[in-house]
Amino acid sequence: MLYTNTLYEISTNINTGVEYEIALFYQLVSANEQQQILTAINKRADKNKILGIIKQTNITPIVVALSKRGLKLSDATFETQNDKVGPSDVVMLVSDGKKKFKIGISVKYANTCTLNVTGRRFITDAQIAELKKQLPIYTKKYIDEMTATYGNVGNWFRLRRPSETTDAFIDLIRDAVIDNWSNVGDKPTLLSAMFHSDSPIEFWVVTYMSSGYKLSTEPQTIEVRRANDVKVAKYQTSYVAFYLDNKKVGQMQVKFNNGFIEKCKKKTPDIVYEGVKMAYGQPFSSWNFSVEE
DNA sequence: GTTCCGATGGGGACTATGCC
DNA sequence: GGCATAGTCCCCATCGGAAC
Repeated sequence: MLYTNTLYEISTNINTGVEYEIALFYQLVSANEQQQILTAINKRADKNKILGIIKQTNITPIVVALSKRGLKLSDATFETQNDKVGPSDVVMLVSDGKKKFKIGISVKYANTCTLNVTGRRFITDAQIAELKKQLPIYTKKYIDEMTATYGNVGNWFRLRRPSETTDAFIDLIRDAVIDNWSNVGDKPTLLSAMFHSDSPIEFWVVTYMSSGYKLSTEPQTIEVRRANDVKVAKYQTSYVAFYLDNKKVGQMQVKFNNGFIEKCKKKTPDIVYEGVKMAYGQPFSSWNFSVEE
């Protein structure tokens, strides 16, 4: 079913990953609607990419998964950016022969992150202030390390080079998270958001890869009423993992949003190094949360 | 020895809100 | 209004070990 703005959304939305949502949606609707959607797709600069994804999208696994539960697909809606349906980007209308109901699909491409969460949910303003105080020092260390390892700034700026300085700073943040975990209030609400237990409708996850996609009909979740039993610990270099009954149930990558040092959009750069204007990074604003597969 | 591929952690862009 | 920071969507380059 097309909402009044669906075709407009399809021809104009440029969010990253929307191509996959459009392609899957196309495959889930009637031939008549497919024609209209095709016209909308043709207005896009990336239309060829989307047509390619449509070709590689076979919905048989979805239909089979529905049929295993005695369900038939009857329609679908395009829900990109619609928080009212939870994490779903496309919603299937399905029928069990008597009644119809909705099952959503969250569409992803080659990544497992289910939510970006701000660090303020985990650490206090005082902890953040303390860490921020140290950021300029670590930024200088970062520049020194990168320069010593890779040479001119042009060789390393924004080129995804791992760094010991990043690891060290992230570690300070992880220490803060772990120190503060017992003080975090309303864990049920927090965990519920992280695991999408608060989704108003059931949802599946379709993760596209270089070829085809993987369908998960039972996204991992936890019993939210047990949120206060969840424990945290460091995991690998940059993660904080969440454990329930000693079983790892999820992990959160503590990370800078757009890099340790940002491209400078500010009028007055925090740093100018070898002529490149830079701003301090944002280490608290966009941590990656993934559920354990 | 080279290619493949999954894990890891580094990144982009946009919107909302705050502040002068 | 204009600039800055914070928050929320999201993706993928790199690397090292497995597969060939």
